[in-house]
Amino acid sequence: MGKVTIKDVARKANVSVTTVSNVINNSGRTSPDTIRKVKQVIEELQFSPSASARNLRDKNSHLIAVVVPFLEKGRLQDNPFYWQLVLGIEEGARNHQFHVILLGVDEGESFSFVSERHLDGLIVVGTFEGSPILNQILSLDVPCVFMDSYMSDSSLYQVLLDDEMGGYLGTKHLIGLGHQRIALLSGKLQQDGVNYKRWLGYRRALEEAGLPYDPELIREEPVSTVGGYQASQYITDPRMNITAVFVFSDVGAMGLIKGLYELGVQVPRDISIVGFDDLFYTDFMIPSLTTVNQDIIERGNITVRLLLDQIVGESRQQSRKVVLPVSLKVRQSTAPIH
Amino acid sequence: MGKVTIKDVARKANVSVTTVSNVINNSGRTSPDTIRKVKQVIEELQFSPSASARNLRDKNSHLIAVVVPFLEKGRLQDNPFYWQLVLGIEEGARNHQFHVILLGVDEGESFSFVSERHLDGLIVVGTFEGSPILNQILSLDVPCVFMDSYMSDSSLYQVLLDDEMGGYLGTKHLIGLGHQRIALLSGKLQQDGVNYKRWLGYRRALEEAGLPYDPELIREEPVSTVGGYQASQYITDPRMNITAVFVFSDVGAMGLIKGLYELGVQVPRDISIVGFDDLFYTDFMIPSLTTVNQDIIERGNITVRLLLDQIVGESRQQSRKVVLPVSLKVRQSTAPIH
DNA sequence: CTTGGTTGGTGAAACGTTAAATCACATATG
DNA sequence: CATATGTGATTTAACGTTTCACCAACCAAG
Repeated sequence: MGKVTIKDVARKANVSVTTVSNVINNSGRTSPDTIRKVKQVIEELQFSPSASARNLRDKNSHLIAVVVPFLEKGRLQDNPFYWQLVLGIEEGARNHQFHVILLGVDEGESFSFVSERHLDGLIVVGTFEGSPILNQILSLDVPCVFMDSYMSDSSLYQVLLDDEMGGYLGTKHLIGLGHQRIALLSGKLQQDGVNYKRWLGYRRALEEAGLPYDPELIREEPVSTVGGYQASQYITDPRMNITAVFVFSDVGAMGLIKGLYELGVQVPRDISIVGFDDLFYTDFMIPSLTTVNQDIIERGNITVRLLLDQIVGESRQQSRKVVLPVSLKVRQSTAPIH
Repeated sequence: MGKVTIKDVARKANVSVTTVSNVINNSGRTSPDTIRKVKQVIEELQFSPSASARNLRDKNSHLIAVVVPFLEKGRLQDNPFYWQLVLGIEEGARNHQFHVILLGVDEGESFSFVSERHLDGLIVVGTFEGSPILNQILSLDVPCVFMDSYMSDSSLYQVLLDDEMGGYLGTKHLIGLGHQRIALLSGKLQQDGVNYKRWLGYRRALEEAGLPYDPELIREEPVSTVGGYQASQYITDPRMNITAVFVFSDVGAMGLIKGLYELGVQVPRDISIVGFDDLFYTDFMIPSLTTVNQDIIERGNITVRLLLDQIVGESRQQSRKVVLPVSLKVRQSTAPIH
């Protein structure tokens, strides 16, 4: 019943444990004959080497963690974005014999598990410069890739979206349709956060078109489903004269459209809506959602590759900061102003 | 920079490593004075014990895995259900000092990592009796909890939904509204799968109401977004006379409603729709979706508790099979027949 | 004064692996 | 023939814990 160890293999194959080890890690020091014999026994005994023992010896775990701060209660579970992302990460990791451990962390929580478990790397989602969590993580001295967090420190590995361009494209599209009073459901405009960058793109598009920037049009409430839903009140305020809304998340856009619907406002006839993320269901909304596109799965893949480059050290010395392109998927939630 | 070990603590505190170990695991063999002293040093040195070393010695890892078979390509990423579930599991595990590793497995894949990593337990989602994956898992002899898989072997731990009741409630609701030709987008009716049970509930409701069962009304295509979307063709076939559809997943319902919408069929005026799962966005669909409710997060919590009971052995000897109740959330996608 | 128990502590082995150092032997080189 | 070169295997130590067996000191009881 006891697990079969490398010793058992050695004994049965009439060689030393080292030889077995060498065969396993094909170090090239072994004669073809012996290799065959050992492999044969390994097969028979169904031997698989203990990760703990290896970890102990090599001080690594072939384990990476995805760290997701519980920023706002409920924000996580309401956003399939993270799920798609994590799947992409898992896929990428698996291809390189790494496993992924999922970690929700609260504000005050300690990161002791990182050294306890000898985690080989961290993928940190959605933190920001100056965050207490960030400082803790940096002090850990473990390979990291930050996702969706603009860090000025260029020694940090980062995977970002071209958020500015996303903001620009969405806005430009609306402008092209004749809209002039374009509201923003931006979420908190954290300096150098993703929303901030998108906001910059929004401004650039306005400027380019010679349209005025009106701060009254910017709403920083959270871009969750309910957040979007509640914003409908403000958006339809007749004094605001809003004809289009750019929501910086698809879930928020969904909530908003619902809110508008209940108020008898039609999309896109009365108000055009642009979202952000291109979640799997945007095509199936009514109306389907015009949104800024990103391949989330692919993004997870790239992130994990960047992390593993650090870990296994074959840094292809691409830049440490990867900015992925975005594109606009035009669907039915936007229409020319009438 | 080398990690600080138990030896360092021992040296600095002028005691043996054994004593330090005893303090850490408060084994009660140590005098208050010594305890204080050692704890002090641990604090100073920021010592945290190596998980690998412990695992190696104790043959456990405080690690559980969530195993999600990649049944159909894309099925996973398109369903936020899994995300909510995994979050619930992670939350539950964290409360008990366990970590969760996420594992997508393909059909032919080996489960060697289970013994390699000394995983303490597995949560297996959506397999079924007779599945090759299942057989592999069972041969591993590791604590498991199966989710959404009806297993006749009563020695297995299972967490299920009252699927039959769900099917019954949804159908009854529709019948109560006057519908008689109720179609089913059921997904594959695998014997003893969740869909099968729901189907049983459907039949019971029909029977109770004295309505005939018409196999033509049952569609077994996959209940993904696209699956639902494509089904709209069949559903609207005038010869079928369908006035209501019960879709066994919310994502499928979303697709179907979209398909119907494009065909000019209005929900619920022309056709009533009932979904299943109560995903986070059902309230924000247009129309909002009547669906069978389950608290997914809570479900994850319960599952992990059942697993940990096995692992730490304090089996409160509740039954090994937990069936969670469902309820019907009536929203706007269902209406009386006119 | 011996015996025996309790209290607080230590030393050493073991968990399963890998890498560095070593060794035995055969073949090639001067 | 003696010495170098190489090949393929082995021995041993180390990774950081925990536990088992042991020990010293003290106190109580016979």
